[in-house]
Amino acid sequence: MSARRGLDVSVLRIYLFLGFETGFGRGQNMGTKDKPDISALTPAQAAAELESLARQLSVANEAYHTLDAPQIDDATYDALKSRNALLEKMFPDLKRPDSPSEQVGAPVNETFGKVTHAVRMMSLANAFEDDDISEFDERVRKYLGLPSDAALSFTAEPKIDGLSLTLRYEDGQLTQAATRGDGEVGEDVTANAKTITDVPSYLAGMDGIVEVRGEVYMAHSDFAALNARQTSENRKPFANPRNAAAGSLRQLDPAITQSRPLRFFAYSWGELTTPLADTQFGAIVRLSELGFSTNPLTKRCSSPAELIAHYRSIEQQRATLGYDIDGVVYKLDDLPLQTRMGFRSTTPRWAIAHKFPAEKAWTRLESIEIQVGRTGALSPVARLTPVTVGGVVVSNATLHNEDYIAGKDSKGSEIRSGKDIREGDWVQIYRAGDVIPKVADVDVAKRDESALPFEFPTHCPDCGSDALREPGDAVRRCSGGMICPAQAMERLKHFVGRGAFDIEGLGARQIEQFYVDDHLPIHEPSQIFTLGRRDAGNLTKLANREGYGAKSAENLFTGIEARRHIPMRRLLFGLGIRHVGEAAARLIARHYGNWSAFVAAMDLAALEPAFQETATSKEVLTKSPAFAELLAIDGVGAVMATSLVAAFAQGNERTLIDRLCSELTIEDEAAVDESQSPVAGKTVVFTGTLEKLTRAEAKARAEALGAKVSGSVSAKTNILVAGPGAGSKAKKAAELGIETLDEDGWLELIGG
DNA sequence: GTGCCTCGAGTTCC
DNA sequence: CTCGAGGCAC
Repeated sequence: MSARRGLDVSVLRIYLFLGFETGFGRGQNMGTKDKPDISALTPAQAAAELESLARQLSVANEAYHTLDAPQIDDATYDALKSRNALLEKMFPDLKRPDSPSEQVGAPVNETFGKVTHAVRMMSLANAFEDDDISEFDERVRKYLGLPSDAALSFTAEPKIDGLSLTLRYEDGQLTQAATRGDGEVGEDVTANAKTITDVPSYLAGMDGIVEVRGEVYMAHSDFAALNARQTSENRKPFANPRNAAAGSLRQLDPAITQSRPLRFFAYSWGELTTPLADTQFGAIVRLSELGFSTNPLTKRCSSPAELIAHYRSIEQQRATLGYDIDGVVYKLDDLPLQTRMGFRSTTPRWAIAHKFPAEKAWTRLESIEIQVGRTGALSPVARLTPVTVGGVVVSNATLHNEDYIAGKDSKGSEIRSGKDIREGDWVQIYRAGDVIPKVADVDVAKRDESALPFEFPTHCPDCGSDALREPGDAVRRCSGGMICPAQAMERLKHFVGRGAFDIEGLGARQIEQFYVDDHLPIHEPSQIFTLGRRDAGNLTKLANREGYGAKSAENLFTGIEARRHIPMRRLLFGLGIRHVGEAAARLIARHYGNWSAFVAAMDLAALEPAFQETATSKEVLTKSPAFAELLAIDGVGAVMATSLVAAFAQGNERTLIDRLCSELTIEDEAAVDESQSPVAGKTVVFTGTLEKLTRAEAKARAEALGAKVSGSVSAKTNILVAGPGAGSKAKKAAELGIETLDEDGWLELIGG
């Protein structure tokens, strides 16, 4: 949407924007400000502008991928590239060797090497209320099977607002430093980390691997001095210490990092040849002995009450600490117990971050806009007069749905004391979880007398179809389905997204362009794979298009071809069927194994009277064999099953799917690799009393090894683990001839 | 039927 | 990151 409309206006905006923000683009471009008439440019002017554009785009590219630089919106970026392409067309001789048109988008951090973490860098679950802390304590006890009066210690330490860094030492020598990245893969910043004085380059007497983790941050005083320097050197000051630290660590030239006053607190570790200690607190002490800075406010506490008391104490000292913190982290002190508890998908079970109340700011709500999502959901978004909240400029805030605007939550109870939100209102904004901007409060006294309650649209703003709300559903949805352009485009974006087809060179921005392209349109997924054929017979080839060069066009086609072979689960997820996400797609693909078997099953199910009567009760569906197979998959229920079958029933959507599949080679889903663990793919039932593990623990471990844990014994059960006191289940297992183990036998099988 | 827990969907800013 | 919905265990 952003690009092809109104080039003139956009270009005008760029010059104002970039000229102001970066100090670039002033002077030589002023002549083009009113109306950039290219034919009137002299070659010298054009060359100067091309040079300027190359610089601006390189700044923009960098800004897009680093946290410290100013932000440039997509429309501006697109317009910059268009202007560049236009100039290059008019003055081909002046095309620069570093021409921005030779690159599609920005190179993804090509400048830093990637590092795959030996041990994943997790994030933390959050808590906001005191009650959450007692609940955390209870959860830990329950998981470990400890009575509520058993002694249990936790550590409490300030949560530093910086960026996490992991330092790898081999035989005492610092060999690698990496940022967190997505937790799996980070960036190699070794040279930069070595310039930080708090980071020891050698650890005496530490043979083998020692991986120390902690937070890089900038103290308030250093930040103020740095910003003074930035200003005096005519550079843009940093918005906050966190951004300054992030920007400083990610400098290409280590000499610049060295000149920046970065500090480091160690608080955790990754891979270790030998353990540091047997408690969290002990490990911190050990890290301090090894020469690391550790936070002096780290304390061992023996009850939730003591944790909260320490939280209050830290909160009171917050302003005088000299560095930014955004909460207090609690960790289970006993390390063997930490190991027993393990991890959820992205967070450890044995730690929690108690966050300080979010910063809030008042601003004006200029308008309410309705966005249409891929499932047709109409989502209201508040356009705000930009305001700084917690060091970041916020100009949009989510309004969830029509009830939220009206002052009610999903259960019908009041939020914001029942105050509704109207266009023009003064609203208080906070960033939930320090990220998502939301409306905390409305100042009704300041409301204009003529302001009317917001009328939520009953029709799709994009295609005009009825927007309907199912009973009991919080969202209103466009009923246009396949005919709604907004939905179609969002579905395409989902299709090329991560976890689905993930096509290199074809992201959301490119989808928006191709969607409105007259010569090479992409309106449905199959057209992505016919793009190459269509381009071949096209006079206005992609390679000659604005924003593309021969090389970038070729790269795009290579990216598309690479995905013509696609794993079944990616295809299933990419189709964007309601209720079928990444996890469900994987489960289903794994169950059916190959695409034709799956589609045959869907066809069969669509013929079932139970489906044609649109009955969705599980009881009715389970009676039909075709549905029974779907519903037998762990994690698939009646809603998901009907949604799937409906998508594959003959009709427009199915035609689209078939057209797509005819372009693809769909890879069968490999059965669970049973060689990796002795219980992979097996169904296990636990019964009786377990003495060495709790139920939750046993289940989590078995699942981690690829087993499915069930509650009752059936013909599908492979292994029964029976502790003392096992009754009917053991008997039934014996009758069915199922392998039965005691707890020790089980532990032996899975290797401890 | 109720209460967890996980997943899906939507959103913002970088 | 959060909320709601779906799935499942109790």
